[in-house]
Amino acid sequence: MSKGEETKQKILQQALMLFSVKGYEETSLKDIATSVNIKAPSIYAYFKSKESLFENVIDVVMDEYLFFIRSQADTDVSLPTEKQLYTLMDNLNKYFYKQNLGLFIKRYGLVPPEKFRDYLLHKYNESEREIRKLLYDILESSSKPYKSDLDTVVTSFICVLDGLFTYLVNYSEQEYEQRLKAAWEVYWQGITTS
Amino acid sequence: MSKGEETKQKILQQALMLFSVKGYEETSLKDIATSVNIKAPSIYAYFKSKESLFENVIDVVMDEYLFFIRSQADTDVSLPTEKQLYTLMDNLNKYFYKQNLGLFIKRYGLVPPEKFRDYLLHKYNESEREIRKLLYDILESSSKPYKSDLDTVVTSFICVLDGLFTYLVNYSEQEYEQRLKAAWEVYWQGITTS
DNA sequence: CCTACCGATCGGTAGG
DNA sequence: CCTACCGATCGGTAGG
Repeated sequence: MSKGEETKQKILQQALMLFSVKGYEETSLKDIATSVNIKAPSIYAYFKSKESLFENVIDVVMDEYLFFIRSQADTDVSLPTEKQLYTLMDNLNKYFYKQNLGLFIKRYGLVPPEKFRDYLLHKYNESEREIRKLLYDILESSSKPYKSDLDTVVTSFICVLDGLFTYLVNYSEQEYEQRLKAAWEVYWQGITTS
Repeated sequence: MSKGEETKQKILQQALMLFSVKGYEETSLKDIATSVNIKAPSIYAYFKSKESLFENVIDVVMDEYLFFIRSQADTDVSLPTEKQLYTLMDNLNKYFYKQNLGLFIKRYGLVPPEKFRDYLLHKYNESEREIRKLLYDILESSSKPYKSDLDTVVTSFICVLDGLFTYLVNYSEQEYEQRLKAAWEVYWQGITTS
């Protein structure tokens, strides 16, 4: 990687961190530059505007997220369905707790700024579709009968996932664990015939 | 109401609207003043700073929300438990779809700005506690047996509620209705013995 | 409730 | 990648 490319990547990483923690308007180009040890105008050697930089960060975050979601397709199909579904839900949430990506997606996916609204929601919907695909794969390869039709089972899963997502950052990982446990217990009882 | 008090209320209302739609940093005092037909410095006749104005808006929003939550305690106890719980979930969400309050709570409750973080989360937790109280009241006065213990049933309800909350503004009310239907079906099946 | 005004900071450009 | 610089806008104050 060339020196210039290296700097560009550093800018993207620091911008991701600052945009996630402080927000778009609250983060100045000077903030970003300082954390990369360059001067603010130098950023324009790599990005044509603050907006453009932000859009690049969106791509980094969402591409990485989509890659992670798709990597979850490798779960062991011999495992019981419950285990597969639970692991998926937990992994998706754990992913958010581990890095700034989760905070970024929460901040800009849930309340997208006007300027980037369409772009963000498009990416956000794409990730939901990918998760739905994973769910259909798991559910269809299972012989278990479900109390509700597949669409309902899947949509409901997404809703619980989004609910847990809400607790990111505001609550400790321990509090999250408790809520996951409760939500999962009811969800699983709700879709299976006992 | 005196002329001055009237203006103060107008400022609070417009500030609520703009802070909800655009965000704290993206809303200037000039924006607020213009929409109230006064000049920006005049705001200082009523509030000592932008931060102070914002805190006042927080109080308006959360007090109104708490009042609404408590008003939900008046549901007809003779109705079946399912109906009572469903109505509560739907009413809480409908409340958000009706006014800017929902957008405000979503924006600042889910990703609170550093400066107001503690204050906002405190108010937010208070509202969750009030909702939990309503749930315990409904569940305890019911003779129905539940598959999980009360804490689990309640926490899970909150999680579904928060999931649906997530769809506010990003999705149409119709899309919300579909997701509510799916989430509710599974939730209800999950807590009751069939 | 207004006019006049302030220092600080913002995103961005020119030119190297 | 930097220095020097720009116009615009910000929250806020003085004094009425």
